[in-house]
Amino acid sequence: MKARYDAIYREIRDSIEQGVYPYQSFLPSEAELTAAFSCSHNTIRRALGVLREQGYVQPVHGKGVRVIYQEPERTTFTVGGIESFHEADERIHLHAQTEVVTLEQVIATEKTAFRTGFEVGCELTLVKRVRRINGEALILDRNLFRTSSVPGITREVARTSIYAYAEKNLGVTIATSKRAITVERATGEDRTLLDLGDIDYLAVVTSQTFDSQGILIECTQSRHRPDHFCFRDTAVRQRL
Amino acid sequence: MKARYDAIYREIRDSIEQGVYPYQSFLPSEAELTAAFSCSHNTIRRALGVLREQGYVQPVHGKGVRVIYQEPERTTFTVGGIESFHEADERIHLHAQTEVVTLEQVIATEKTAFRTGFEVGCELTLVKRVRRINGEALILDRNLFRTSSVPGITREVARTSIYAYAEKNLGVTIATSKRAITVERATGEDRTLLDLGDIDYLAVVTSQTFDSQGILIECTQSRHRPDHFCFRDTAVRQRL
DNA sequence: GCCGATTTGTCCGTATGTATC
DNA sequence: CGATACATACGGACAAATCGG
Repeated sequence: MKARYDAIYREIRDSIEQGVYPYQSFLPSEAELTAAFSCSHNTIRRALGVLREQGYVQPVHGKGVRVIYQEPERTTFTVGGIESFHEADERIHLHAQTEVVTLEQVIATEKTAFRTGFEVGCELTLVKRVRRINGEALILDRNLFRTSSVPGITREVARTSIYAYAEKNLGVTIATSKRAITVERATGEDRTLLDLGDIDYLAVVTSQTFDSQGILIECTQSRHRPDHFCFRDTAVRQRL
Repeated sequence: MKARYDAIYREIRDSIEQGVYPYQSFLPSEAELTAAFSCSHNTIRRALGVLREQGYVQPVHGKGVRVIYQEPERTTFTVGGIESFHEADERIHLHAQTEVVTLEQVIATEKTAFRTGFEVGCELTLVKRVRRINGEALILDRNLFRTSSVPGITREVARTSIYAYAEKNLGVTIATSKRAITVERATGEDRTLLDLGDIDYLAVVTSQTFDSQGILIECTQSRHRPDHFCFRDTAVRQRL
């Protein structure tokens, strides 16, 4: 991302995370920031808009921009934003391993089309994977990729990162993801593939992913053992 | 909200929801929209930015703005955005009742301060409520309000809507909410107050709410019976 | 493969409105 | 009331991606 506002957003965000602007303090005024970054008022406002949307600041009309960021505890596996499992692994090195259970080509039936949003008859690649963290099988992922958008998925690709493969080798850009989180009773398959012990409920993240063309390229169901699941999010009620 | 871009956002959003611009179709070009709404290019872009952020459209560089909205099924109680239980009830009339279990003044101890983000010694109003839908006790809410920000909460206020009371009677504006979703084992209290049957896990939404001044005014833990819980969300990876 | 028309993406400078102090 | 600071909007310019001829 080489956009000016994005670079400014990152710089201020990093300053906040490093404690330069502590919780409840005010950022320098927009005029000062405009001078400091030698850019226009609009560009600063855009950067501030992203900071607000991401839960870092709360602009107060006529007063200033207050920091509302606090250090999160990062003990469990945290979802939020669009991030592949592999990326999350690298970010907070949880000695993770992936086992590919299934990799096959399927055709979207009426039923799966309704459930996933793909068109009937569409060629799909079904991938089923178990994620192990410190040896424990905690997550069961079931992905359906549009084969025409993400062709040539091998077991080796599935074992590392399909997202990285799609973005780097195929030039596909992941843009938007719609998700739903529910809690479901464990099935026999969950019980077989995951280390559940006496746990009989799972956190389930069901998502649709669109590329930069607005084409649905993936549907995923990610089934998590609850004791390692945490989803974080910032919502805004009042538009600025 | 009297902002121009917000009115335009709502109008286009409603058109999309009503099927004027169906899934996978393109909106009129920015130039056409600018003419249609007789406003500036920037204002249209801002409205489109909100539509994108909310998961309605995916702008495609050099091509157009593609609609990616699809009608959601709305069978279960859906969270997402900042909405009070009372508002959700009115939106999708689920014959809901609220029972106030506890209403008392407390002082933030070291432990609750750490857990909630309030300052030690801060005066708080503790509210514990059970939400019944069609007679079944499905949700247990435990709220902590900053008493100085939201004073005078009565059992009657708690039975209807504290948010409405705060916004209408006290002039407090709810602005930002940070949330975490986890799955936890049911406690004895859950079992006593909710209709759980043989269910032993709950979906738990823990949130911090800030007002338009960036002051933390509320911490809530909302414990849901899993079969009526669904959280929806749209995430964006590629900034426009 | 190149060029030009169309369309989205970024940035600037400026003006005006409104809330806070 | 005036100074400061955020909020909205306009108009213009140029860059970058797409598509058709």
